[in-house]
Amino acid sequence: MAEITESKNFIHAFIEEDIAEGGRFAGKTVHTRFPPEPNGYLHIGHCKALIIDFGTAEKYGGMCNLRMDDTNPTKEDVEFVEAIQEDIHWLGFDWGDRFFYGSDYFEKDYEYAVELIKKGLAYVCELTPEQFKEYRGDVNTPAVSPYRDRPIEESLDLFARMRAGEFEDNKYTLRAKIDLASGNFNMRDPVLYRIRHMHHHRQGDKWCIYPMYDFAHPIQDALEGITHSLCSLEFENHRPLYNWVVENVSVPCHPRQIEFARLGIDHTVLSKRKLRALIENGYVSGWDDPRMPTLCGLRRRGYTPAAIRNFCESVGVAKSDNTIEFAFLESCLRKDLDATAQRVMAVLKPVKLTITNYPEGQSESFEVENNPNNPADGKRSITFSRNLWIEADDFLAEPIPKYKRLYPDGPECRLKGAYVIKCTGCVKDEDGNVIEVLATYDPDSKGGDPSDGRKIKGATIHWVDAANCFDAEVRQYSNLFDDPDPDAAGKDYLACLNPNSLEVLTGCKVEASLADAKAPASYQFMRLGFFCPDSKDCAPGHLVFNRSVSLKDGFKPGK
RNA sequence: UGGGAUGUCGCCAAGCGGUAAGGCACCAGACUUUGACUCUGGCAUUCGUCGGUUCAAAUCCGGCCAUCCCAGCCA
Repeated sequence: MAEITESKNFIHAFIEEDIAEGGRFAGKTVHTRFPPEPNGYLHIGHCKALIIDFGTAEKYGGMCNLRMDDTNPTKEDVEFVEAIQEDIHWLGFDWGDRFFYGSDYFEKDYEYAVELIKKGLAYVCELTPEQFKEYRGDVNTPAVSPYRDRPIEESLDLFARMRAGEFEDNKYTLRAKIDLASGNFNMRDPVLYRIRHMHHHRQGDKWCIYPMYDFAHPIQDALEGITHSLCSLEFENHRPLYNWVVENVSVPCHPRQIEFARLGIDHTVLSKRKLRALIENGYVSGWDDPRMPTLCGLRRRGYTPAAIRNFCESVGVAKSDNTIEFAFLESCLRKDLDATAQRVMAVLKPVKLTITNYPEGQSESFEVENNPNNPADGKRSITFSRNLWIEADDFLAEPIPKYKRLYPDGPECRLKGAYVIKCTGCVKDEDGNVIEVLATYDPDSKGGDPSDGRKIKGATIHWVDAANCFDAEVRQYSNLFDDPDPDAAGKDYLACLNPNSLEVLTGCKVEASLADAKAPASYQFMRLGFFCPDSKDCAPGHLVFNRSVSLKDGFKPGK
């Protein structure tokens, strides 16, 4: 596992203060937890939390528990708990035998609730949901709670009957007696328990009352001996309540909640609720659709665990709202892929290239490196013949400034791994479209190096043997929303891949390919983006095929 | 307008009284059988803003402004 969290952030500073002599956890082992609610799949934002939770524990020699926060049976499902475990393992984290369910503490939660009632710190309320809202007050008006003075014995009796199933949903709630006038609404006698006659994915029909997050979470943390409960900023307002629970209930330890800013990525939806809506409304095929920012979606798109983790480790941990540029994620991917990916040549938008002085019917093969950055990856054999496919943009009938690829009477170019060629012309159809590029090759440049040692001025061009390549139709994603990249709009690419590569780089229709990521292929030909025009948090756009490196970014017209 | 937070280069982010790290992006150049990678150089006299304290402030104090979170029987 890669080393994580080598740098120090504000959470580390707090922790070091806590475990220092005289600190609140002096002499104790730092213990954290990652508590997803099993109501959806993990996305890259969760990875940041994962890194923080597991990384922090590791940094201080402690452990991190994995706990399903399943206190609300409404949306939870076993499908999700399995998927969550799988994704966490895929990323390379291991919780060992410390896997828990929040719902396994329901009995304990109940006992602590009774304890609060007995202490006069909680009471059964019978406001209807509508009334509850009316009585809530507003920023300048305190809340009203007509049942807060209900006798303890009566609350005890009602609470027991709530559990026994005597009442229908929403009839009663158990509320904490704190401060109806607090500026922090979470302290205005928050609901601790609600009645829900529902089947729970794990507890079955054992319960019909379920504890709220604010009550259950601190207890779960305390029971597991968590010292530092790390969560995102939106729970900052809940910290006083978290502390209240921990202080007023006889739990074995008093964890400290510390909040950090969640991850934001431009043009990317990172809200479980919205991602679910995309699936339900048919905009994407599922949680693992390659356009989704979920871990399984990214996996199918060719992202590696190392890249995602490095990204999450690199963005830093702070408390200011942030929006990371997608380009940074891509940078992390490229860094990993450049070191590990086995290369393959690919042509996305093909045009025929005919080597006019290469004999018809003749064929030969060349050995090329799978990964120039890692010779241990070995070589593969590719075939070469008179008819090849090259990228259409690697030829221009009329060259633009600084263009160093093929154009009539242009510079000598190298067909990667094969021969040096020189463009002699092209064939156009009646509409003036280039349908075939013509070139001659230098027989004395086998492998790509001319025997006389002359320097090749033009670029090195990728190609595939027309008689021996794999065609992969790239599935299109268009017209879902306005396409931000007019160049990619409505076009259909044909990917002709070298048959020696088992994998294909598109990852959409050819599903297996990127899932295993054995050979993310020549990533430099194609970056897949999950973009939408303006908002940083709106519906998804398209898979943008940005033929960035080899075709677009390498030169700037006019410069 | 009540409470809680945050504001340092286009995007992240260090810094915690001694005179602005690093990464991404971008620009220029070198190298190159991927116009990739790699390498070299450039990129905040300035830290939301206005004042104050100090020999010295992004760092301390006060006012102001901006943004985010909170009135689920969600998490």
